[in-house]
Amino acid sequence: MAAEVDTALRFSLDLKSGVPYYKQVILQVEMAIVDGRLENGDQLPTVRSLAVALKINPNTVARAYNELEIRGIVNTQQGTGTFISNKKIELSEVEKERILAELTRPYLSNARAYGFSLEELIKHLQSMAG
Amino acid sequence: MAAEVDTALRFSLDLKSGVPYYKQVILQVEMAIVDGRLENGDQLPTVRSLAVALKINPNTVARAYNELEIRGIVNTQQGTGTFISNKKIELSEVEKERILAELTRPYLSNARAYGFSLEELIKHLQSMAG
DNA sequence: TATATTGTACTAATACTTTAATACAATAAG
DNA sequence: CTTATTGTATTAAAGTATTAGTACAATATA
Repeated sequence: MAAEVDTALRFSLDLKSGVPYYKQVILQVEMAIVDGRLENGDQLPTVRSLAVALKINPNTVARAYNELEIRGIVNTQQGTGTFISNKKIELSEVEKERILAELTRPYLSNARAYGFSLEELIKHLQSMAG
Repeated sequence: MAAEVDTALRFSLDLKSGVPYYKQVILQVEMAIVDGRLENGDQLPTVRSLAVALKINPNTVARAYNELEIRGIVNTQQGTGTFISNKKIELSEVEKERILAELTRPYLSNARAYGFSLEELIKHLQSMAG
């Protein structure tokens, strides 16, 4: 960790992690939503203020915000700011299926390579989730 | 789709998908494991034969096999070939449990982050495993 | 041992990704 | 209307990823 934002959001960048700055920003917005620091309608730090605070270029923040907008997580309006999207995001069934397949495929192939049976996996899943 | 392997595995590359060739190879090995076309101990196509069949460089196939080896999915030995790893016999029950937990934990947390329920995961696992 | 078969190492060309410098454009506030 | 505030577009530099050409090394087998 190195650069930190002096705000309730406490955004920060790990300069040595190798993770691109814009991806770190995306991740931190997502985490802030998950743990309630950001709610529907809340304004995010402005592109400039976050760029200054994190000591990176405004375009890098803007890129993060753009990706979040594409994912439907935020709404952006020039001159006004960037806000947590009010509408509830519903993934289409096709998108859900694709994501689920991408998550499950490597899990299943790894587990199979280790010799675990489907029954073992399901049993383990239930014990971890329950 | 364009280049296809004339084998039971039916590996093929989508040349226009933008997905790197070596990643497509990894994906197809994983899928072959998942649906049972490859089992523990089975030999994969040799680096050269798959490279010729897919009309790509041997190094590209080798890179895919290397990543699969790092993930513990295959074992490679020069002069012999590349095989689906059969770790089952080498692992103690305690080790198996630990590995299963390490495989399952990130899968479960990722899937939960996307909002998938345990029931959805199990249903999907069963459909993928056939 | 000789030879074929298997994976590996090194290098370079090309494309893509990431970030920043700088200037621009839309909206809000006075 | 003027000015401050907000996001956007263009371009370029630097790094990283991807792939192939070529030569090498380990193992199996006759």
